[in-house]
Amino acid sequence: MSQALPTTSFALLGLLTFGDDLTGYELKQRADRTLRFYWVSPAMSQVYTELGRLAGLGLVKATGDKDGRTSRYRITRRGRERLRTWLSETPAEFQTLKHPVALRLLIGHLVGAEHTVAMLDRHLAVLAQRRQELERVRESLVGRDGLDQPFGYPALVADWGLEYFDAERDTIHRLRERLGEQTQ
Amino acid sequence: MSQALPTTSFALLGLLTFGDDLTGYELKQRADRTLRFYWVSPAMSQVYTELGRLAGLGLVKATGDKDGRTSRYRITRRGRERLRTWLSETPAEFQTLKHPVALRLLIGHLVGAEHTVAMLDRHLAVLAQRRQELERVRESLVGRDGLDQPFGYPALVADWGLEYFDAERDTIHRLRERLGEQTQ
DNA sequence: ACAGCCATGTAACTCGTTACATGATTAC
DNA sequence: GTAATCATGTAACGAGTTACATGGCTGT
Repeated sequence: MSQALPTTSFALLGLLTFGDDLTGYELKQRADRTLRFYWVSPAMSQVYTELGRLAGLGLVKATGDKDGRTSRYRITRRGRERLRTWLSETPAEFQTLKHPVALRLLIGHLVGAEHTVAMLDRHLAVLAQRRQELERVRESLVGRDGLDQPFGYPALVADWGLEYFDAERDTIHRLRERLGEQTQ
Repeated sequence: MSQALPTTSFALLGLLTFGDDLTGYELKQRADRTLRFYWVSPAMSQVYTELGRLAGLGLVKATGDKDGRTSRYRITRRGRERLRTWLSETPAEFQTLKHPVALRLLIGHLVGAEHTVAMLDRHLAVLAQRRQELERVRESLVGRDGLDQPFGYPALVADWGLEYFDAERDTIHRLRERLGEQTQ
């Protein structure tokens, strides 16, 4: 009965619960806008592979577009049920953070404080960029972000992401200070 | 010249730069204490595989223990050089966060606010646990955590981690409030 | 005409995991 | 004696990536 699926399958399936049918290509775009910030945005090729698997399991079905070339995917009643079961019967795992900057900071003694501060500064710049990207996503939800509206929950997640970026920025500033004292 | 290595190789190599030689088993333990919080702690089997590869490249060398059965690994001069080059010549990638709770929150509309609040509460409990584990690690560094001391940089990373956990706790509390209004 | 985007898919490969196998040493 | 921990390794597998291949449609 319902063999295990990787979390990414549920993630993609979840992106199909917002009331519209998507092509593989569009699904990838939606993943790039949302999933990317707190999961992964799977490669194009994997999106198609995953859609094939989900279709095979009857969790989505292809609704051939008029033109026939491209097909859109719609979540089935069974797919929705499967998602609901996953949500309510399996405990959420703890997050995994793969943070190259933290990893490099750990061995900062190999290159010294000055070099490490420079790395943190570069990271702050990238962080600001990412924050702006997410900010744009968040703005696009304004007006549809009530909890009774389709994008209420996505809005919560986006706000979470923004606070995460802000907190990291503040923390890095403090680390930078501590390292700076060393440099002078 | 020096083919690409996965980041995890550099991570393990980096754990050998703190002045002691470790067995594969001990290396795994160190990874569990530190790496785990902002990278991954590789499986035991992968630690041995990785040590084999690093030894093959001359980046670590096995210093056979007296008894002969177990061997300790020491980073070589070349290994140190390789790490330094990696730090200074390749830009740090942006972090990847795989956050099942955020993912589930995204599709909270499938199960409703009440169920979602319960999930956040469970997450807060786990978060507190993890924080405590990291706190213990941090405490074990006290006294050796000056920036001129061997564990100065690891201490910075641990403090970063603690602030990250605290910030997430605060954010979740706010999300919980917003969802709570809905529930009443 | 050409660039860029829309659209789909296969093949080869790497990373990393779990399962399995083995055996010594230490603590109770 | 027996359970837990120390210690090392192989094999099978899965998830996900990059590279490759193909072709239509749209705007300039």
